[in-house]
Amino acid sequence: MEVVRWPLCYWELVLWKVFLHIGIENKDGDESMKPARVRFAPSPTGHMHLGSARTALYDYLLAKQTGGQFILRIEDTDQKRYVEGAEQELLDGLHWLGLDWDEGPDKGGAFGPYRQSERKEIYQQYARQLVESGHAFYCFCTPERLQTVREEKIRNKVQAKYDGTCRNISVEEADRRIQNGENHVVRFKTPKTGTTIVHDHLRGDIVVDNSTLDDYIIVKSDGLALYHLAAPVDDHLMKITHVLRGSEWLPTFPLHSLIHKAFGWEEPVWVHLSVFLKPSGKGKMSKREAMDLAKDGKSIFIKDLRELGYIPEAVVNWIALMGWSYDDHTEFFLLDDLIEKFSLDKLNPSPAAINFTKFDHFNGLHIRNLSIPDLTKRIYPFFVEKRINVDLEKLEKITPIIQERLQTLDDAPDLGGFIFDEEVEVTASELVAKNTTRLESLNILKEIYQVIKQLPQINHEIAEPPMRELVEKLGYKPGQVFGILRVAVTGKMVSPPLFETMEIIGREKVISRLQDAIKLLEGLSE
RNA sequence: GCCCCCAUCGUCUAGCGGCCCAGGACGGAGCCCUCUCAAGGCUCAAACAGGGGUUCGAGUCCCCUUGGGGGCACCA
Repeated sequence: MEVVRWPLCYWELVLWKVFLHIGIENKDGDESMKPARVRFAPSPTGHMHLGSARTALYDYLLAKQTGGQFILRIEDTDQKRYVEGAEQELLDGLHWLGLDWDEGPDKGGAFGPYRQSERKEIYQQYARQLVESGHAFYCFCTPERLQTVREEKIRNKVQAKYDGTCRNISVEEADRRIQNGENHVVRFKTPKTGTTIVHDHLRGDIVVDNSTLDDYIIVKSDGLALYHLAAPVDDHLMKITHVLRGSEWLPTFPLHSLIHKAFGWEEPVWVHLSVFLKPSGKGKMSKREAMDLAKDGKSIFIKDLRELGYIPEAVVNWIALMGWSYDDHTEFFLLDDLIEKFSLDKLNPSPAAINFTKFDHFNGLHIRNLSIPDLTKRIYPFFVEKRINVDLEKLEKITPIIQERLQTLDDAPDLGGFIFDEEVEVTASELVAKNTTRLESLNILKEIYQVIKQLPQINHEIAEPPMRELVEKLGYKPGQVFGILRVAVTGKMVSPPLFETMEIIGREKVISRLQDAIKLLEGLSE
């Protein structure tokens, strides 16, 4: 009797679960479809890389999915680190990836300016507000003194924090000293006791002991705000609903939350994305390592990827899947699919090693997904780059036969370039088929020539049947006969399918190349 | 050193307590197709870091250990 009881309980539980699940899903569905205002906020200090591209992608997807806005904001408060051309590279990279923004420095918008260096006064005003409300204070300590204090604390193995010298200087006194021209910064007055609870969408609540927090500087002595002040102020003013950023911001996350609270502002949804690790999985990629990748035809920089022959569709698909997934088997996504299917809830908080091999796979997949005219246009520049005398019309004929053989666009000239050559370079040894002698191969070659010469034109339908008959007649393996033909006509051991290739090369050239090959082998056999 | 985060095949990941002796993908091995190379199809090898709990039941929840990562600037 007892045994019969518990399965009943089990089914009861299942029913409960189903019931609850439906309830929860409905609630979530409504919540997530409110239009989101999401910002991508890079600093123009270097090349745009995969990590920032992914953040921008997720930003874009969330904005588009909810019918909200994708905002580009340039975080250039540190003029010392400004790199000429970096901003333009950012814009180019975003455009190339297809992530077009709704508001930004070049486009304007209702919440500008979108370059932080143009918002200096705004930050000063908000910093002052923080001082007056007792949430921040002016600090007159010299960098030299601070340095000494820090070093001593490190020596004593104590957390190297600000020692609080200026923490209790009154606003009046501070103003007097500022009036006298004393150098000063503004520091946030972090609570000394208690805990701060912040909520990350992927990690849930994070509880931090306030005693581990520092009185961070929020305005420098040159009057410019630091990220810690500028970002919260802008996010609030620009009505940002979701902040997606790298997990390197986790340690200062409590500070940012505290600043929002000090102003009495509602906080955005915070999402800290996992970092990308180098392919070995051992740590973040260093500048040096990033440079070294270029030698293998790999790179983490967006502008390089384009030159290496990767296509934006593949980049988007690949990086989308590093830290996000849709289900347990779907992996091929176009940008529009992602807009529809992306979800913050399916993000993965753990760090991900960059896998370039899989990137190649995605690139091949997306290249094969392209239409012939589209692919032709995209490979064209790579022929030009290799100084091959291309013409678009002829190129479009070989595109279909090399398409499934391309891993990157850069492979195209190697694979199809020979059709633009006047001459092919053939060596005698290449012309000798496997398991045949030079004389045998020469004989086969002559037989081939006889057959081809009879044909009014060369294409798959007309040329293949007689060639098959020849193979049969000669008693060699198809691979041997076709191999000789291949080398004679293309000068390569590896080529796209033979008959399609010969059709594009044209009867004239095929015949003359066969003659050349015969001469070459004859010359050697004497 | 201090603080924070993370932990499923080599790698990217599915898994939100029974559907899992753990599914997909890349890569690897093999086979099929085949004029070469691809593409495609099929098959195989390959993982829940360790230890404690909670529970009728744990990859899934909690704790510890270990490992990995990030951060400790008048950078972002």
